[in-house]
Amino acid sequence: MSADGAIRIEDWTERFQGTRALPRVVRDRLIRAARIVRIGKGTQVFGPDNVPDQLFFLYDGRIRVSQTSEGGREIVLYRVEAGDSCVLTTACMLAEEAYNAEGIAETDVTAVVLPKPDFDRLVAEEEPFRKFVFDAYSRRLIDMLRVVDDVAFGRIDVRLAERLLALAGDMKEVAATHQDLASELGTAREVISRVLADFQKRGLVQQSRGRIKLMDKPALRALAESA
Amino acid sequence: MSADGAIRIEDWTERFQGTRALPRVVRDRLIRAARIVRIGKGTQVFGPDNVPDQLFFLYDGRIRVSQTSEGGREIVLYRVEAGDSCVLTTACMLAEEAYNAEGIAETDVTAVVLPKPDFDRLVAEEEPFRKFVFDAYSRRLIDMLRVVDDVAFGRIDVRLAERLLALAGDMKEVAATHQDLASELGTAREVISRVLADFQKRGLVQQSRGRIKLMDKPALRALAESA
DNA sequence: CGGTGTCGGTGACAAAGTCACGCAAGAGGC
DNA sequence: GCCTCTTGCGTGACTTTGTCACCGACACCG
Repeated sequence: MSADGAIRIEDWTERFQGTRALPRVVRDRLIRAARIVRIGKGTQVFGPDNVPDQLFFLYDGRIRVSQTSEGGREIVLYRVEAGDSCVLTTACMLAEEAYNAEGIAETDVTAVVLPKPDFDRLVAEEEPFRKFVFDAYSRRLIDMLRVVDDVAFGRIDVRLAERLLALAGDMKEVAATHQDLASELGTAREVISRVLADFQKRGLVQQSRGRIKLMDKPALRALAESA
Repeated sequence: MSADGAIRIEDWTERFQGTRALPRVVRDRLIRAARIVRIGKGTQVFGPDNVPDQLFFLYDGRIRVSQTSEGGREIVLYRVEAGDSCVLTTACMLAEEAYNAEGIAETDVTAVVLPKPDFDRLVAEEEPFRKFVFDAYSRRLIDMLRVVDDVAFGRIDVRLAERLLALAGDMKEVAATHQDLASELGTAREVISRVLADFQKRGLVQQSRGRIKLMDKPALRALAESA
């Protein structure tokens, strides 16, 4: 990282669907206009009291977007992965209504920050970029549909099985406290404790402090898909 | 309605934020490109098996966008009012993933239908229109945040009070069955029955078959805001 | 080795959703 | 009018989920 907090990355425009397809001239202009920032793990990227006036494109890392209730309970809405843009920030900028979603860097994050005027110009002039942005919006809307469906109609044991598998990926262990998992699903810690105790009794998982070993992924998958 | 199903309305471009500000030439071009359709109350405007390849702008009427679970339970996500565009259709068009939201005409509806190529051109060339579309997307995203918050963290008595007031508007009566209200909130009929019975015992409402008279709006409002 | 904060377990209760049933208020036919 | 059929609603018993209060266990740190 250089003194002014900026980092040079040879050609980040290669990284994004929306910029890869642009003419060389435009890409060079973009590289000049944008700043690259690193954000430490755990930092709030945006939130009700932290409305950015720029657009974020995630070069590397992962951002967790979640919502917190008045009562302090939390639910994860979706995650923004590398190569994607964080459209909720644009929505935030336009929103006059109150909302309480926030984005937290779940890993160390490298992001491309584009000032709004440049963003506007790009959306106006470049078809591929426009498509990229609309795509991102649509994807988020669809994500939200899924969340609503899960929360309104889903059973927590099913949702927990699903989420454990997702969080584990290829690993066979998930490093998360019961509270973390409760925040994922928008429920209470005790509920997670009960369900996990049940999973353990059934031989699906093996618990230790702060970590859950998935002993029988096929069975978990079966449960997750019994929606 | 003329023979081909088209209707002429002097100048619908006056009706929308996004078109009102456009130069006369563009508006005239639009009027030529767009069709105007009437949709009967109760008709499905879009849905999983009915993905339109055009864009909808609601000239008059109201569209209810809801989601149905596998188990057949339903929840209302938001309503599209006159002067607004229905962005979920654009999201639908791009979505590869499955979703199960649908839009139903809640009243007789008059809509302006714009073929996608014309829409794309308009978004590309006209700043006010672009702003209008992004605004619409943002508004929906924010709406969805609200829905998630309500469903995940809200109490049904509070949500029901809220919804009754919203549905009543200036009227003092709501024409809806318990099942209708359950579908509004994504819950079960019996739950609504119980809560309404309680409301009635407390003198907040007066029930008769298919209609609910709001006897004490201030008290309902107090309850609704005690979130 | 004890202190301190975090993590998890538990039991009792409240709220919400499910299931099964039955009654009653209209709507329409006779 | 009276019968019947549909649809809306009421109810009780039970399951699932969320809340509350509290406590013990573990890890980390001086």
